[in-house]
Amino acid sequence: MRVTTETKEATRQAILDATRALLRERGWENVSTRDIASAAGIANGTLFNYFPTKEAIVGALVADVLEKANGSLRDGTTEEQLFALIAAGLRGLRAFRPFLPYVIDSLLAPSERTMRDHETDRIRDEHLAEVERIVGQRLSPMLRHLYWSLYSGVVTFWVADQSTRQEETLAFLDQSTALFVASLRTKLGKESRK
Amino acid sequence: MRVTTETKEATRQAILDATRALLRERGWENVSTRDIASAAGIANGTLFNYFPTKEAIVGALVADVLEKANGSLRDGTTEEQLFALIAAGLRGLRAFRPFLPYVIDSLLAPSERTMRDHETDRIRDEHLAEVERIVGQRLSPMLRHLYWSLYSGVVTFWVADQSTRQEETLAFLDQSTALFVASLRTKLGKESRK
DNA sequence: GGCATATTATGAGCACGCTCATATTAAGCC
DNA sequence: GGCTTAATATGAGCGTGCTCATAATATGCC
Repeated sequence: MRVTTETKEATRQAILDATRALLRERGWENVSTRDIASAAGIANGTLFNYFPTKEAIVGALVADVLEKANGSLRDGTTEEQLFALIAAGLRGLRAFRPFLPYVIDSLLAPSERTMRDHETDRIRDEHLAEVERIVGQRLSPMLRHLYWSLYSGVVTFWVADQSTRQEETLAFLDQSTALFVASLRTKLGKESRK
Repeated sequence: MRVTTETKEATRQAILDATRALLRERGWENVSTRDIASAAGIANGTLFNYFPTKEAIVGALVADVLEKANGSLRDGTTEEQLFALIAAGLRGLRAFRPFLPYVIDSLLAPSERTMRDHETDRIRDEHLAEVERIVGQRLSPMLRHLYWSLYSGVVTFWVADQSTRQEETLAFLDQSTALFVASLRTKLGKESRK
């Protein structure tokens, strides 16, 4: 047996699986934490030993998906790599799209805002680390914020995009990455290069 | 007496005044809708005859403030006018800053997300109308979304800005407006010009 | 004023996310 | 196995935002 009983990890997975399944079939508002707990075979209170908030559960699911998008294109121009990174992330999130609007804000916002859930910081930091790898330089706090604003913009655009194959989103994404790369070449970008 | 009893407007104002006062002294999380209702001298249920959600009350306060920022600078370059518009808005929001993080998302998001509160659309549409006036052209949906992403970025940056006189925010704002104006001159910008 | 009808106010009640004192179980040691 | 102690599970209970059947009140007409 492991250091802590390995049922611990199994329970965590049961929660994630139950959440994924329930959300897909019934949406965010029609699934309560009690529903998730009982589907995972635990008491309601136990759920909160594993995740601090309902949103944090989805946060873990999203973090998983986004992590897989990292390094999806290892050559090409900076623009192309950024484009590929984000497009791959969105592709992975497709199944979450119907209920993503309900959690997107808490996922994209810094944790100081929810003041409980630090998972959101992990998602952001890991994504930004990948971006820094692609652009080949460390980003100033301002550039990080700028990138995240544009990235949030793309995600919220995508969430509402009704066009059949999300061409609108891809066009917007193209514009946004170009804009970010362009701003790397301004004063602000130069400053953060070591 | 007016068409509808004029106490109606008085009640609305009482709610807004009570909300403003309570939030300033006790913050978002320590003020319940029951608190607001009783401070305004009405029953809890009555509150929801006037505003659909707790956030919507703050939305009305914010809308008031932002409206006053419109047309604050009527000459100067496009960049300068945009800068002035946004800076004036932030100045007006100063008193709200401590609790703004709790509502900012629901204010900046399109109403489809909250699915109840259309006040947020009004704020966005009025602000964008002013932006269109300044840049002297109608904006395509994509450019509107791009502007709003950047604007949201500035606001969330400002909310977290610890620098003494918000110089960081002003620098970021400068960068953001420049970026937006630059993107007006690209293909995307040209397309939306009539 | 008196009656009928439309508006607005009311607060008990609902389901929710989340907490916390207590009960249950597992781990470590002899 | 028995005993002790630390980790985990439990679910009653809290306060919340919000709803809705009902009560109170205002309006329009005679």
